[in-house]
Amino acid sequence: MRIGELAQASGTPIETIRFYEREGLLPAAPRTEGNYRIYTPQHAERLGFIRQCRNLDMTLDEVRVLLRFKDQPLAACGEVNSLLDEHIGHVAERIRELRGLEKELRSLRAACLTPHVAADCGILNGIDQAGAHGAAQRKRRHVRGAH
Amino acid sequence: MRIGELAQASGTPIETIRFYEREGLLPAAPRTEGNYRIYTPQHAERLGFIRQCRNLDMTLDEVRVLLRFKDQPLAACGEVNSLLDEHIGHVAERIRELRGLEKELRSLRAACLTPHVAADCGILNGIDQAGAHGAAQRKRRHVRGAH
DNA sequence: GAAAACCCTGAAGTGAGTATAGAGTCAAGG
DNA sequence: CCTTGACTCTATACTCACTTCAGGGTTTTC
Ligand SMILES: [Zn+2]
Ligand SMILES: [Zn+2]
Ligand SMILES: [Zn+2]
Ligand SMILES: [Zn+2]
Repeated sequence: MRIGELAQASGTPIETIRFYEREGLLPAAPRTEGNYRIYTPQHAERLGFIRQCRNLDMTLDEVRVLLRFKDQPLAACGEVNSLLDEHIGHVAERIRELRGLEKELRSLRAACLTPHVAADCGILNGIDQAGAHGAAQRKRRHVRGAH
Repeated sequence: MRIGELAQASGTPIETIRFYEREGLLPAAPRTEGNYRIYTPQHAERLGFIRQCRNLDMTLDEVRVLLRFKDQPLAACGEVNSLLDEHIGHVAERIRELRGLEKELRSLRAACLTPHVAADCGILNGIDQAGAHGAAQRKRRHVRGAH
């Protein structure tokens, strides 16, 4: 199959497939005489695996580790288990943070129930004060935020 | 105060302060003879506001809107309220997604309780199948993920 | 007067793609 | 045979919110 067909079948944009090849997640596909990539069902399966991992919000580095095990079927899978445990931790921590955030945002929102003048807006003024009593600092994690 | 002192006082890296100036979130600071930026308490307050918004996981574009209202204290604050409502929606939606993700990851994890050979790993094989019965597709949002 | 600490600019890198531009390939219709 | 249109190719730039780096200049302190 050619790249467009694989894209269709897997629900992956063409550019993303080429990107995965550049990044070494997919092996370089063989080419036709006209320099078109051609894919086998094995390619499609591997791409499906990558996409499923991304749907589980893993980083490409995390995916790379799992692919290494797929490529070495005789290796012990202990590292797979611990990678998953860590990643579950990433997700759980992010949920905790976002819940705190949501609470803070809702109480901020309650400070301005009827619109008035910006200078007196309970939200705008509330954001100023929120910093005063020491809020949490943002950290860098890999499970994405809200936007 | 000079940039280092402002950085210290606000818990913001120096480079980030300069970045905010380039992006127009902070006004260009006046300079000393030696071309050093000098800041007033007003600058510090504005920076604190920006940082607080970032702690609430807003995008810089969302922050820009709020700053516009800070700069026009006589405007009606209705847009502030709706921006906050939308952003609360961003956060709430992301929490919902991550909860589903966590559940899926935990059930995947349960498929391999004792390590064995990669070819037989319930996790690696489970990821393959997860895609088969139609999992959720990732979307682009602004509240960051887990990593 | 020299070292240490501070500051400057401009450019490039991060992650995980997305979006162009400009060119080449291939099947079908006239 | 020629053209149209769908498909594909590479290379490059853009996204976001910074961070890091290279290569300098300034100020303070000993
Ligand atoms: Zn993770
Ligand atoms: Zn208000
Ligand atoms: Zn938002
Ligand atoms: Zn296993």
